[in-house]
Amino acid sequence: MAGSSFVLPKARPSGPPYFSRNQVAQALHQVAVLLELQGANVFRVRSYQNASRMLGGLTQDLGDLVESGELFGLKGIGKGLGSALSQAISEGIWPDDWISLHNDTPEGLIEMLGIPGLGPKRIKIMNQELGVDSIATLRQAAEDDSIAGLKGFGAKSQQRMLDGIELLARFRSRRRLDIGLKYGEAFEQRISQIPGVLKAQLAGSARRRKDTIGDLDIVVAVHDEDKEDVSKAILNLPGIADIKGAGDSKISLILDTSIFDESFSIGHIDPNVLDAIGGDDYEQLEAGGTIDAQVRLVSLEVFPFTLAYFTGSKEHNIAMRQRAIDRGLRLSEFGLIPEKDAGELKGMAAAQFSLSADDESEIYRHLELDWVTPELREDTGEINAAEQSLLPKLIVQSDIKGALHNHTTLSDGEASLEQMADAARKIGWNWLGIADHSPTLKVANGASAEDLLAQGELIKQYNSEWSNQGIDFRLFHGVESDILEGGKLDHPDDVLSQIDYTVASVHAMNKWKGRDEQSNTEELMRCIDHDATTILGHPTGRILQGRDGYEVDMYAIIDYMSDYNNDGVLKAVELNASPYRLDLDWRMCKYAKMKNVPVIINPDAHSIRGLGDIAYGVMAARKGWLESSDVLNSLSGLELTTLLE
DNA sequence: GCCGTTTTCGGCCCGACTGTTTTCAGTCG
Repeated sequence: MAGSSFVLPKARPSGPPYFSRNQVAQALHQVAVLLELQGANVFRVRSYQNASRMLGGLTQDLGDLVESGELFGLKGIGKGLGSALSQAISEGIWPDDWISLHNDTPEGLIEMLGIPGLGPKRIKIMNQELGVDSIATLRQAAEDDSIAGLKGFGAKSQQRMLDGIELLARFRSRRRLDIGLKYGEAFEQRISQIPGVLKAQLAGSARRRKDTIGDLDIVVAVHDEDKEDVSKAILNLPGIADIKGAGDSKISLILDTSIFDESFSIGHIDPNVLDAIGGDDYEQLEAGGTIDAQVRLVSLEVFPFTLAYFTGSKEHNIAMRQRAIDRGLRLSEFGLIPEKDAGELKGMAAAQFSLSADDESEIYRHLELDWVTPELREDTGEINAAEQSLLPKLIVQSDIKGALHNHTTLSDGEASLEQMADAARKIGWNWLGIADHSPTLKVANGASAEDLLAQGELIKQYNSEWSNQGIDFRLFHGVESDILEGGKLDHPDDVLSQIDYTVASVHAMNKWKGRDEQSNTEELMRCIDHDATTILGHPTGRILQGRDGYEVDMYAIIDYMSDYNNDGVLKAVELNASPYRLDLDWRMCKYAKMKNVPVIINPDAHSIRGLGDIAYGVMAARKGWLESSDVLNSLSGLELTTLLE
């Protein structure tokens, strides 16, 4: 978690419940990490991790679960965790042993876990034997050559640690989806062109369209006799900064920007966003950036199994494997093998008995499941849905007919109203909403009420011209209003009533980040209460790899908006499509859908090129289980006109 | 630490690669 330090969450001032779901999940995760560093039983560690993930994915109120005792009925919560969490939630006190774990573990040990190839066991040994308790002291010990002498260590591991420290300093561990996809697609392309390669496909979190990506996984199908040549060819591709390991079936390496045919460019970045991700240094950092990649070479028959396996997620795979076991089958990256045939055989040796599968969908069919699209493979209910043929028919980009949050030169956009409209028509949209910044946001050249209303006149003019020419395209006129003190909007009511809609967004991040969850949640609710508020813009204010959002109970916000919608009053939540934001988070999209709150995918475009970010919004929406009927973007211009009236 | 309707004890997903070993532990995905 970027920006958040490794301490137990503080209890709310008023309760119960004294802790939110996220706080409890975070605490459990921390304890799991600390236990690992203590050398605790791995299964005990896993139970904390499982509980963290399970609770993080819940939607119910934790206070209710404790009060009713249902907490103990949850899978993964037994006597120990159940009573520890009950006490924490109802009294605001974490268990003593959790507190001691934090107190007794130097923060530096946790940082050291970020070094590639270094895990809890060896960190513990170095701590005990050499007193190493931070990255700095580790570097010192390695440079003094004192690590190589430890039992189980050697010169190579010592050097790897030094390299790892270097790497960690060179770049943060995860990359945004847009950057990861750029590397991944370029690498996939280059591998595909190597003679002897039958297929090459990007797997891993990039294929699952996670908002950030740890490393790239590429699965390559080759005939056995070509394996060696293909492997050599891959190692000689341009863009390989370092080779971490290379075996018969697996190559592990680090890519840099020389993998791209053209020079690396990140394009225009909104100045506010740029500030959060490191200011002027960012582009230089990105241009000198790297990404880890793993390549697996397999035969054509095994390819679908390996692709499924390395697409993950880990949690989805575990659930699939368990499902296979329940049916007397053993699922691995090499096949789906009947237990009775496999016997003692392992890995490739057992694969000869595998049920056949020409593609992934046949693997799912063998397990009596519909094929699950990669975006949904997070073990958040997709297996149940696939079993009952209830998987959603996910939105695709061609469902998008327009978007409502875009800027022009009236505030801080680079293109005029006319240029933005032309661009929207060119990409096949039927409508476009313009929502320039409001006066308070001076850094973004927020427009006055007078200028805003003048823009409205121009929009009317364009709309009637298109209508007269029989062109099915229209502009909607909105504003992106800052949310001011007390949840107030940034224009008087009589101005807001003259435009089509208002996107209400938080921009005063320092102030909002300085307040607690409850205050922020209430302030947002007051803003939602305003008649003019139609859309809640970038709801948490997070910048991926830049800053966490402000504290807010997004479940409560969605619930609140849900009540309005159920009463026939439109209150939509934005999925900001900028790859720097992807805010609403995909996990919450599913909740919004369940609560009947419409989502609007908005590129928040500040230029013509910015409209293209809609693609990342669609990816996130798909990951959040959304169908075309769940988003306002799929409405026709006429339908939206009626809805906004 | 959790789980279980053949179980209250003995499991808990599984394989590749690396560096250290002389048969394996640690790490990763």
